Amino acid sequence: MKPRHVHRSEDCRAVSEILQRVGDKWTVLVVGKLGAGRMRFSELRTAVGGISQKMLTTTLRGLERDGFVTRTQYPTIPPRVEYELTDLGFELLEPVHALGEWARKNTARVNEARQKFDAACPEGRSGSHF
Amino acid sequence: MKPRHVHRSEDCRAVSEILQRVGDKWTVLVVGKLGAGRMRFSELRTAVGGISQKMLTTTLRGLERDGFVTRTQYPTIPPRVEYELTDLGFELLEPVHALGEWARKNTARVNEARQKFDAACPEGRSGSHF
DNA sequence: CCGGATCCGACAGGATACTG
DNA sequence: CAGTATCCTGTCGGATCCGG
Repeated sequence: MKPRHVHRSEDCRAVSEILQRVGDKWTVLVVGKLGAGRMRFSELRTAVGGISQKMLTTTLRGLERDGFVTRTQYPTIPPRVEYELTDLGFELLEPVHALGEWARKNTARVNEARQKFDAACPEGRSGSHF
Repeated sequence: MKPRHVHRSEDCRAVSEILQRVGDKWTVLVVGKLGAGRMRFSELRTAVGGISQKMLTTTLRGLERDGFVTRTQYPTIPPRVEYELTDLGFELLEPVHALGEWARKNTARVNEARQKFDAACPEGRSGSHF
């Protein structure tokens, strides 16, 4: 476990910012689904599941703003809007997938530690409530 | 850019959860600093910079709960508490660093896209606000 | 020195109703 | 079908005071 020289503070800030950007409730889910190919709004909505149209719109706006997805609107009746990952979006997907792999492999360990901590905590330090 | 078969929904959820876990304002900063070695509370506080003691405490509690750091308390006067990354914490650091590298390389592109979008947006679709 | 308790503002995000 | 506007809630995060 080498110390591997520490990054500078500004870099950490950058990490933190991108993490907060991507770390909201729906962004990665949407990007993940979009990774399979271009989709239209409702398609995406049902694919993700459990997301409100407001949040889907908000999320997609943000992703569009940051250049992760493109929005293509067909002026037909009824309207048809399709979203697609940009190259930048695909590139983002890679480190996210890496983190995803980590998550798949280690959620069990995390949950284990969590249960252990929760079992030891109530009487441990914060002896409040039930 | 191969399609690389899509992951199952549950996996995406796992990614989303770990991302939300790590995606708060201070977690990665703290973990990053702790990557350099064990530190005591105030040391960490000044190292991170700009964090309130409440948030540092909260963040560390969460990290301890999930098994990412260990908390060692020396019953001296004045009290001395040290925090150190666990193996799990170090392992988490790797994919996070990967994302960090991505962030360092691409924040410029994101900001560029953002400015372009913001310049085109006001008259574009949401002609609201002040 | 460490961190718990409390109050408070800001914002994320859900439900619903309405428009083109 | 896609999106906006409004309301309402819970949570995040900061400031401050207090205790061991």
